[in-house]
Amino acid sequence: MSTCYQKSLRAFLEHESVIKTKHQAKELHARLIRTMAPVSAILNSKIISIYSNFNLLQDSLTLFNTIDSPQPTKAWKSIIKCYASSGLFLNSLTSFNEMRSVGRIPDRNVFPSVLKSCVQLRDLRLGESVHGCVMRLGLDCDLYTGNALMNMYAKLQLPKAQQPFDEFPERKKQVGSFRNSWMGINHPDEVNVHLISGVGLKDMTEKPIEMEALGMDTVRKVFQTMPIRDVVSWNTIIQGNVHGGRYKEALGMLREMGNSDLMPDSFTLSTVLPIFSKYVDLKKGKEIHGFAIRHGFDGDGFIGSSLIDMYANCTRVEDSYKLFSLLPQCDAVSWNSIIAACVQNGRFDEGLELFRQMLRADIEPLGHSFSIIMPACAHLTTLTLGKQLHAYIIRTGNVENLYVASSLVDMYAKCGNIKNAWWIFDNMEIQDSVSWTAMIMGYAMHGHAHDAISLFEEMQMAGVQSNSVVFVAVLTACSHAGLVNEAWKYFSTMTQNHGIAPELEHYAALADLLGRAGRLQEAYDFISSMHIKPTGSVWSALLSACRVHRNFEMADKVAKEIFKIDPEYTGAYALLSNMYGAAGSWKEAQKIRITMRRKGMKKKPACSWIEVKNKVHAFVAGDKSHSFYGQINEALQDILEQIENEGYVPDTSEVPHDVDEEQKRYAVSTHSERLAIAFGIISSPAGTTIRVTKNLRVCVDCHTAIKFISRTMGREIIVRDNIRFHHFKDGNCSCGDYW
DNA sequence: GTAGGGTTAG
Repeated sequence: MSTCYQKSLRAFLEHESVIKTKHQAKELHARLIRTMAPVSAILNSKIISIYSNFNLLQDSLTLFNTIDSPQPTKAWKSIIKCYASSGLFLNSLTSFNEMRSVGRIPDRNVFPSVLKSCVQLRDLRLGESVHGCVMRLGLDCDLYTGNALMNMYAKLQLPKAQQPFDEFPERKKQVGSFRNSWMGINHPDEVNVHLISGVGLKDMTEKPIEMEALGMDTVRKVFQTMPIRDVVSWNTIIQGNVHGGRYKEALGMLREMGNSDLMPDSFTLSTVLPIFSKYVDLKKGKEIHGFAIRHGFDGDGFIGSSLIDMYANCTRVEDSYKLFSLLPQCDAVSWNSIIAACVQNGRFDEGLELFRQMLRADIEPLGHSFSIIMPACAHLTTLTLGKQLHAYIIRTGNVENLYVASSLVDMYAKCGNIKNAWWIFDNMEIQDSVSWTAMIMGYAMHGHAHDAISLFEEMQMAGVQSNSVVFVAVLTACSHAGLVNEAWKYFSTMTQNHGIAPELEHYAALADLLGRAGRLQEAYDFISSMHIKPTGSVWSALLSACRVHRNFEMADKVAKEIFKIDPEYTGAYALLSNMYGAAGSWKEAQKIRITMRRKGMKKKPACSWIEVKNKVHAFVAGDKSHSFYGQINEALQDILEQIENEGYVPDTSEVPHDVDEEQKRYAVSTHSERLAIAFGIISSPAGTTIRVTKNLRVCVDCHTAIKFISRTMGREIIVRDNIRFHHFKDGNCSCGDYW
């Protein structure tokens, strides 16, 4: 081998960046072995460095182990970095530890990797020790190290729920044992970092809320002491504020960043976009969009999905679609964004269709994807589809994911399968307030008020913080079972013991309960004394109670209140007109209907749907459009005849039309839920449970008829109306006729 | 060394 060749080898090694591929790296190594045996530790370290830059962990390690100890600092640094970028964070930190124990001094290049490992392992105390080490070595002035430190504090001092890697509980165990060994070694360079953050560790674990603010304080302190800052520094501190929900501070930093002559980059933009999404500030969001286009960032996938999300949050789903179609390439996250855009705007069918398209495009769904799509199944009551997705979730190993599991609990509960909901809930490794709420709400909707309440008590015993949503669930449970005293108790507990201000939903639930219990005046006074202005829908809970209890005087009073607040509230007009119609006050009913027509209001058509053979079939009252209408109608007439023989007498008292009895009977007999049930009966094997969903309340006559059908046809029939579930079995309904 | 999407109510 010529000296010339050796020279070129040396040249390569001195300029590592000349090596462009893994292949070149290996070739270089091979030549080195052939020409220069034995290779010096320094040269081997250079090769390790090259290998580690290509993330060739095994090659780096093999070579590292051939070097007689003590290995050079450069070799250690490469190994630490390579471990960290291969996701082996624990090994990375162990190596860092070993490196120091053999007396090698870490330098500025190694700390970013080490701090990254602390973040990934979610170990704040370890991170603080590393910070101490940084300070001791006087490296806290280093730009990269400073940025990494800020990132570490910003990430690790968020509330637990927002921290990354919740899904790896086994990591926590590893960290625990590792930390013990780590803490046992008292390096001289481990200064007490609490002097910097100004808070003791004990306080940090015991006061989670303050901890968050103090964490940001530490980030700011690091930021302020940095002699030089670049875009990354600004992005990191802005990001920290955004994740902590301090949007004003984040936007303030953004402005300051501009003042210091630094241009926002794509990171900055996609970090601040969620703020405008949360604020539903379309104008500002569009400004960012414009800025992105002008600076050529609009093809960026990160910005793309933030924009899709922002437009969707401002209910501009069409704009979300447009952005999605313009993205140069779509990954799972962009798909998730557009699917969420649909689902969160009530476009469930489109969401499901997009999900299918995503699978067809060979994009593997992630845990996120399932928790986004599951509410669509829950809303549409597509139990079969939900089960298929559940199976898919198990296959893809996402069943442990907290969000996914909670969405499954909700889906099963909303699809009428409360047993499966409980099974999922009960088997969850950890449950958060959302999981508990989904389960409590599930029981509430199914009329199992006592299960709901005891579950709520259990949740509190488990130390899970209550929030306003879980109280909506508890009050709903009381409401569906007529538990007036319990409801009052929880309402006052919520405000007095938990310091949660009642919101419209809480008022509505209680007003509904009082109304249905016949305590109309009490409900009226309650709504009148609300500390926030009641909306039409709060009053309308009382209005429908007036209808049930046939109290016209109160109904008029309530209707006036509603029209004062919201003259366009269609529901109230419809309710009132039905009420008068049913009572035979045709003139009054007519007057209201004329008003509605003049205002261009349309009653929401009653609609029921049923899933048969993985397809959803929808029916509206008197609907003849279904391709099997002939058979459905025949079956329905047949069923009616049978149940009349069993003693069913049609109750037409709620029919709000001025027509003769025969026509009234016909009207109730073709209500949408009956069509759906009849279709379910003829298209499923005998004995199968029938599940029907309706967008409005079940009428009294249908409720009676379905009870008969369940006995006569020997079917369990589960009907979800717009407020709750009715389980019809053997001639009874789970609601005990109270709904 | 910095970035995107999620579950419960209405």
